[in-house]
Amino acid sequence: MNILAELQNRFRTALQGLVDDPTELLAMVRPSQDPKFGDYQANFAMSLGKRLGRPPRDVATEVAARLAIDDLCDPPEVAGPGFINLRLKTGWLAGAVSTALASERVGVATADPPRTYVVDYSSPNVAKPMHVGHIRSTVIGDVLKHTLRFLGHTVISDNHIGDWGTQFGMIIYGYKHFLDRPAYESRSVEELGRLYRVVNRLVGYYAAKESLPKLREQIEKQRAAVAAQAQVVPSGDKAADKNAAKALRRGESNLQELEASRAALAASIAEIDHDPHLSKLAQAHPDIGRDVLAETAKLHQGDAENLKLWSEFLPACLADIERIYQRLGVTFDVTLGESFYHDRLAGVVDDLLKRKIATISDGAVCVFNEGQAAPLIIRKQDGAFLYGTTDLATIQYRVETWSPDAVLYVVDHRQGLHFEQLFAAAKRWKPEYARLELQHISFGTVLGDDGRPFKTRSGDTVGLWGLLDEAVRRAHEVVSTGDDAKPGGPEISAERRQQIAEVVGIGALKYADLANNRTSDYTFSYDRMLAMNGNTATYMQYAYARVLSIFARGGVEIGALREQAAAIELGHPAERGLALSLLQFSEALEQTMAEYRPNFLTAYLFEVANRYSTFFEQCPVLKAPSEASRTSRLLLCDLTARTLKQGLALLRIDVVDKM
RNA sequence: GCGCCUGUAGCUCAGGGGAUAGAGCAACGGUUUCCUAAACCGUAGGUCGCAGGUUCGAAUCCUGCCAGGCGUACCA
Repeated sequence: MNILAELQNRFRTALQGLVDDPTELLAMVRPSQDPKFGDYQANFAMSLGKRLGRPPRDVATEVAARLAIDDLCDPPEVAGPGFINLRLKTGWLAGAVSTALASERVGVATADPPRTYVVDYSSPNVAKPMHVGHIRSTVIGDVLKHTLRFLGHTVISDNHIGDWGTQFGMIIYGYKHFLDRPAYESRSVEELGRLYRVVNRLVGYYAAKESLPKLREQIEKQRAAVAAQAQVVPSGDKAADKNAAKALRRGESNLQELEASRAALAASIAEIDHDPHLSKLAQAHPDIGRDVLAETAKLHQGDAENLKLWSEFLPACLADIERIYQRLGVTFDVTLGESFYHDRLAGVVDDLLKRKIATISDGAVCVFNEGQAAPLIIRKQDGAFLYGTTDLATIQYRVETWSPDAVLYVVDHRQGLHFEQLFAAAKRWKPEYARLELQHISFGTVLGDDGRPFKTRSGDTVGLWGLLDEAVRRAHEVVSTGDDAKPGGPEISAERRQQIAEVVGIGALKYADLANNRTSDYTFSYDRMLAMNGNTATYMQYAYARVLSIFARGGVEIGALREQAAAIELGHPAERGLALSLLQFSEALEQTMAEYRPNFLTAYLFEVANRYSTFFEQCPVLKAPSEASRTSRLLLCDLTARTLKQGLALLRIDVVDKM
């Protein structure tokens, strides 16, 4: 049941004859912000009155009179300049609660028509351990997948892993030169990770050394420019002087940035120079940058040795990321990485050239799209393919294989331009791609307390496994402290505490990410995410556990009670408020998927949990004033628990029966 | 330079044409003979970056400016 959609239908009928297309007006029917204006309100009479040249209140009164709605609502009220306020009949709400209780899907309608979605998310480079930067894509993508599926759509989740890039060239180079054989045989993943880090640092060392003089030159130039700008004598022309001052400020801040990157480069060079072991390795491998690229190229050209090494490394790398996914409860329908598309790349480039969509510019094959400053490059001067090539081949494969209506790419906002170019190129490529909904589901960066991208104190990226451990460790502390403080003494075994901590810790981490508007950056904080009240997973899980506690305490067989289909009573405002919220689940999910924004769902669940807490305080359940009231309240508890559990399940967060 | 994003309470963030701008944290004050006080109820706290404009109505849309982040032809 979607109440809002039903009300909009009624208004659509009522508006017939008054306007040709009421769609725009119906978007102005919405839940009321303040209960004193009813449960829902229609705000279109003001603009409609204007359009018809009639007083808005007259229009509102006329529409309200035409509205056939007395099965659902009390008589509509026209208020203020022409708001139409609607209050649902409490008896109708009670009936709707009964219907939702009897439904497996807690009253959520399925989408009509269902569509087919490919959701592309997580997509780490498998040659290195997953880090904090992968969390948002993985968590958000997984929610979109499960929510779309719950709404009745067909969804294919695809982990488009990086399994074919320079990182593997690095590991291959490391394997050939720096391998610790015993370590590789006992703990291959760790050893491959070490090889990657060593080679990466050495490559970075030489790259830094090479770019340092250029950077110094740039700094000198910038310094001179700033000095010149500072010499400019005020002309007396206000606008010109303001611009000059602005240019000076900008120049100075550019200079500062350049200085900072120079310092960072110098520091990373010094680090290796001062490390006897690494500096020796660096001296022994002066051409490591070029050689790594050569190993990568050999792999791509089908070199037998490198291909063999690659296929030996890959399972270990996959097992490593799989460990994380298992802990997070994330699964993919397919995992088709870059290597999977390797054979198609040349064909893609040829086809685009043949169709004259791609052209050769400076020796590179490019797709120039109208209105875009830079082209999508699909083959480099040296003949190598790029990720744009792979992305086009991937679209081709997905259309051939699943004929989706939409493909969602859950990727951070810095790749916005790439997707703009990619989508434009794809839509020009073949007519059937023009009809495809291609969406970049963009999200912001995870920041630390300092407002900079989240790093460890020493400046390294934060590994995802350690991040999960820390969240769980802190959750364990909270769970233990809480249980120890229970009036009757601790109730939960050590083993069970650990299980609860895992659920609470991981849930907190996921929820904190999802509750933020995905388009903005978000500031990471263990303390905030694990807070027991406020908009956190823990608060939701707690509300759920309290429901189950009532059932346990009262020896209630809730399944049997549900079968009886007893009447629902909503006499108390807290009962009515809770019931209304519970019935808005469908609306919340629809709103969430309309913009692919999980924070609408978290906001909804927070409201349900809040209203449940109020209900819990004000309406005794086991000691309700009458048997009928007790039954009705138990059923409200039941629907609350099931709605919270279902909503959290869509967010990929578990619940526990005791905490 | 150009493009995209952001600027809302002390802090972290919702809301993105509709009535008096919300929540949590932090602060202050209340509530436990009662189903989990990991809770609830209340008080205080705001030129919605600034200036114009559009509109019956602007935090929300448009223009300009200020501040920050990110991106910007052969990495992904």
